[in-house]
Parts: sequence; C-alpha cells; structure tokens
Amino acid sequence: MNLNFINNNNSFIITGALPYANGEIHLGHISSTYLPADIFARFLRKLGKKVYFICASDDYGTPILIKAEKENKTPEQFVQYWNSRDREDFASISISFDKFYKTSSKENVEFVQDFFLKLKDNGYIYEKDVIQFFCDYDNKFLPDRYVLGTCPYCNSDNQYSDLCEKCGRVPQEILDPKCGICGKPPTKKSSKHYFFKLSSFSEKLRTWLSENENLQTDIKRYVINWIDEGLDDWDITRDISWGIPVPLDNAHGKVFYGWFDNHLCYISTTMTILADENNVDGKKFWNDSQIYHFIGKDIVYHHFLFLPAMRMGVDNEYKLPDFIPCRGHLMLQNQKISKSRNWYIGLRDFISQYDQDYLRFYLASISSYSQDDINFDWDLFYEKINNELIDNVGNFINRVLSYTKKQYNGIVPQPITEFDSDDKICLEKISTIENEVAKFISSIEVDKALKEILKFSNYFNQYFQTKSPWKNKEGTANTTVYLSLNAVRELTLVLEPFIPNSCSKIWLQLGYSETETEKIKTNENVIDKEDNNNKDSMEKLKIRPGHILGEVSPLFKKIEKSDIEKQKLKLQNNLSVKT
RNA sequence: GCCGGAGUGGCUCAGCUUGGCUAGAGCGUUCGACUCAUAAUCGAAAGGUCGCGGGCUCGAAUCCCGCCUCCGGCACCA
Repeated sequence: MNLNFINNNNSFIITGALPYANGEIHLGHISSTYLPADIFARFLRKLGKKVYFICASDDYGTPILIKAEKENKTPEQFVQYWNSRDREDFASISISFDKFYKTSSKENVEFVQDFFLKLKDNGYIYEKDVIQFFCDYDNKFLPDRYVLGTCPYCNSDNQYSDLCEKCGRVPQEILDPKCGICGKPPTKKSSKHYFFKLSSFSEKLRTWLSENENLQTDIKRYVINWIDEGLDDWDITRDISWGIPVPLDNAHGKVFYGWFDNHLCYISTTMTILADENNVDGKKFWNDSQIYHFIGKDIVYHHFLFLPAMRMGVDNEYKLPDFIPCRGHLMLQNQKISKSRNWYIGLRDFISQYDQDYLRFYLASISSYSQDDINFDWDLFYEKINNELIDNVGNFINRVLSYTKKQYNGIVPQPITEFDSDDKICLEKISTIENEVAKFISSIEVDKALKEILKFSNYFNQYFQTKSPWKNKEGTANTTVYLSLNAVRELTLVLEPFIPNSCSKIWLQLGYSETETEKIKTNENVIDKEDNNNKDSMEKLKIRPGHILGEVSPLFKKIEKSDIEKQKLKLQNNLSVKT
C-alpha cells in the first residue's frame, strides 16, 4: 500500500474489469476502472517495473445472443464488432493495455474448460436438476432474458425475467411469462445443471478477507456480511448456444455462465502474452507478481467471492489477487448514469469534442479511492480544466518556455548568482516532488497525487512571479529561469501518467526528441530510496545550461462557457426525447 | 427492514484511523500589484455554532450514545 511495497516488488499484473461486449464504453467505465488502472500502470512502468496491463471483452452470455439475433448477426460477428470498437475507444483515451483480448479466445476457452475439470476433480462441482422455462414452440430452454413478463414489483409489462428495467429490481418470479423469441407462454421443464460449491469456501473466504490488509475495509465488511448470511452454491451452466461448452460427454448443449469464465480470462490472457516471451514460466510469473484487479463497485460480489473461491478450488495454482481496487460509480450531473434513459456520455462522443487529456485530468482529479460515487459536472469540468490544467499548469510551462525563447533565444542560461534561500527551496521541491507524487500513486490515490502536482506548479508560479526575471535581467534572472525550466521538466515527468499525450508535446517543446524522451522516462528511477542527502546539489538538475529548447506554443485551448451550456442542453434534450 | 457511507465557509472537498498547532485547500467574491505568459499570474481580505442533542475528557470536527436528513447495496445484475 505504500512506496516501500512498490519498491520491494518488481513485477505487476494489472487487470481492468472486462467490458461486456454489447455496448459502448462511456465515461463511467473510464472513471471507475480504466483510468485509475492506467495511471497506476504507467507509473509503475516509469519506475522500471515489469508490468502487464490486461483486459478483454466479455463475449458470452444470453444478452449478447439476443441482441445479435435482433440485429441478424451471428454472435461471433456481434462481439467482434464490439471488441474492435472497445479497442479503438480505449486507444482514443490512451489506456495503455499490454493486451486487450477476448473471453471467446481459443486460449481462454481451453483454460476455462481445463479449470472446470480441475474443480470437478477436486470435488467442487456437482449436478442438479433445475426447473426452467422452456418454449415448446422453439424447442429451447429460456434462461434469464429470454423470458419476458410483468414485473411483480412495479407491474410494468414486457420486462426481463431477471431484471426489470423500469424499477431496477430483480423479480423472484415474473408474472405472465412469455417466450422472448416467439411470444408464446413457455412451459416449465427440468434441466440438468452444474453447480459450484461456493458454500464450502465460506470459512476460507472469510479468513482471506480478514487477513488481507490490502483490501478496502468497508468492502470487506460488507462481503463478510454476505458470508454470514450464508453463501449459496452457484449454478454455473446455461442451456444456450453461445458460451464455452461444458467439456463433458453428457453435457451437450450446455455452456458456462459468463461469470464462471470471464474472470479466468485475466489469467488466460496473461498466460497468452507470457507464452510469447522467451524463457518465462507463466504460472511462476503470475505467482511472483503483485496482482491487481481494478473494478467498479457493481461487481464486488464476483471479485470478492466467486473469483477467489474458484482459485482456491484449484489449490491456489494461480494466486489470489493482492489488491482489488474498487471504486464507486460516476454520476452525471448528480443523476445516475443510465443507458436506457439515455442519461450518459459515450466516450467516443466526448473525445470527438474535447482533448482526451481534459477528460483524464478531470476524472483523475475527482477520483477518490473509495466506493463512494463521484459526480461528473459540466461546470466543474469547465472550471478544473480552465483554472487548474490550463491557467495553473499550462500557463506555468508556457510562460517559462516562452520567456526562455524570447530572452535567451531558447538556450538554457547559465545560473550566474549564488542560490539564495528561495532558490534552495526550489531545488528541494524539484528533487522531492516525484517522491511525493509517488507516495500517493502507489496507494492509488490519484486525486491526491494530482493535487500535489498542482501545488508544485502553483509554487513555481509564485516563485517566478516573485523573482520577476524581467525586472532582474542583470541579477537573479538566469538562476530563476534555469530553476524554473528544471521545474517544468519535473512537472512533465510526474504528469505523464495523468496526461501522457500532452506530456509528449511538452518534451518536444523542451527540446527532447522522442528517443531522448524514452530514455529519460525509462532510465530514471524516480524513486529516490530514502536518499535525500543531496537535496541542495545541482546534480539533481537534469536540464543543463546550453541545452536548446524546441518550438514553443500554448499546450491547451481553453473551454468556452457557451460550449458547456450546449453540452448541458444536449444532455437534457436527449433525455426528454427518450421519456 | 437489514447493512454500509455521508452531513465542515456561496460551491467542490481535505482533515476524523493514533482527540490538542489561531479548522485547511481549490473555485467563486472584494481590493491591490505585475506584464514573461492563453484577460494568464502574484499579494491581501471577507466568509464556517465542523447536521442536531447529550456524554467521556484539562481539551473533540476528530472518541461514545441518541436523533434528523441525504445517498448507496441487499446476491448471480458487467
């Protein structure tokens, strides 16, 4: 949870919850899961750690099958579309996955089937007949969403048997059931299903949760409550055609339920990557690494119970997660995001209008490490970007660089005076900022890390202002500019995990080619292990006198207030159209 | 109903685990300064009964009890 922990470990496997392959990525996904994970992954890479950042589309299940049928596509075509779409969307906001794969991959299918057989060998799988809806006309079992009917709670008709979209509740027994395909009333029929003995892991799970200090305490408490109430065994099969087949001779037509196979894709995808590397024992690598599963709060149940229980069920062949960073949902203008009400902002839509780094910056700045919900507010977005990113950070960088251009022809000046006490404080700030930021990122508190960076930038604005080099050209100016340029450099280093795209531009303006930048980023161990004795030394300053800057121009464009008003209006209008 | 979280200046929040610096920050507001910079920046000021009521304590935003208000979760739902 702290810097020492990060320092003492060299390899990390980071996963982002798998997006279900039936719809587009929206701002909520980014904020709760992918952005925090990406910032963390980029931070670790910068420290020279071995990092695998893994994700995949979650391809199987009834909702996908139904949607594909409606669009007259095969489920393969359907999920292929969303897989590439997701891939593009994640790239558009620079989520730096090492691999974005799919649960329907050959590797995952084999892995899941193998995993199932191991669980079975270990005695954790049993068969049981369950009564299910069956359509005599279509000659099909009708799981979950294939049955429509009237919600027993709110009386809305045409709702799914496992979810009422009107009131959001999960009906125990839907009224007036109809087959989702032909509309005729279904009958009930017995079907053999496979069950996973979740209940027999209660005590092991309780112990694991209690003893793992890396897991968030409030979440542990409420998961333990579930255990206290008694865990039910878990029906892990479905009678549909779209899923991973149960690998048993007498189980034709049966596939695994999505939550049985999807999280195994974290492992199978990692193994797929590692198989391409020379001389790496994948399983050993997994078990020697620190495992982080980033998730949103909606899938706590699966990641804190199913996932660990299943790994326990194969004797911890692949170790359990060390961290499961879990965040709350993103609200939009203080209302819950809802796709069916059209109250959401798609990532693609957003990125087509604003710089990706605006979104990264804003979301990171409001993203606390907790399962409390946070709020996307257009007015605050406007203020944070214009006041903090642009006026504080962007302006500092631009004023220093353009001053150097103008007064020194872009050549870094030789400091000519003795460092005074102000300068010495600057020197210390320059040499400690990375550590300060690292402390927060290592415990995944990205909002606090960003705040620390803003304080740094603000401090140097003050320094530059107080020293007023334009008034002291014959005196302290060179030193002021020299130190400020080095502050810009540090700023760029610590900002990289947050706004990578903009940082690439800053490096160029600072006069470093792309290859030089790569060197800077990878060769430096930014964490300075307890060795602060050289704080005052000029050795810490990496931009040397005589270095030549690149072309300088403002990095960011301000957001217009009128534009924000349009966005708010657009959101409202979309909502009213739907309702 | 059960479980959990929250209630701090106009707004957004930090602080509360391990009670004690004059209760902090950013934005906004007011006044002033500066001009290198994207009308950016810097300085100063105003502004809070830390939800309410009790309690422990020399001392509580911070611990305990009760109450009020808001929010989330309640199982196969990504």
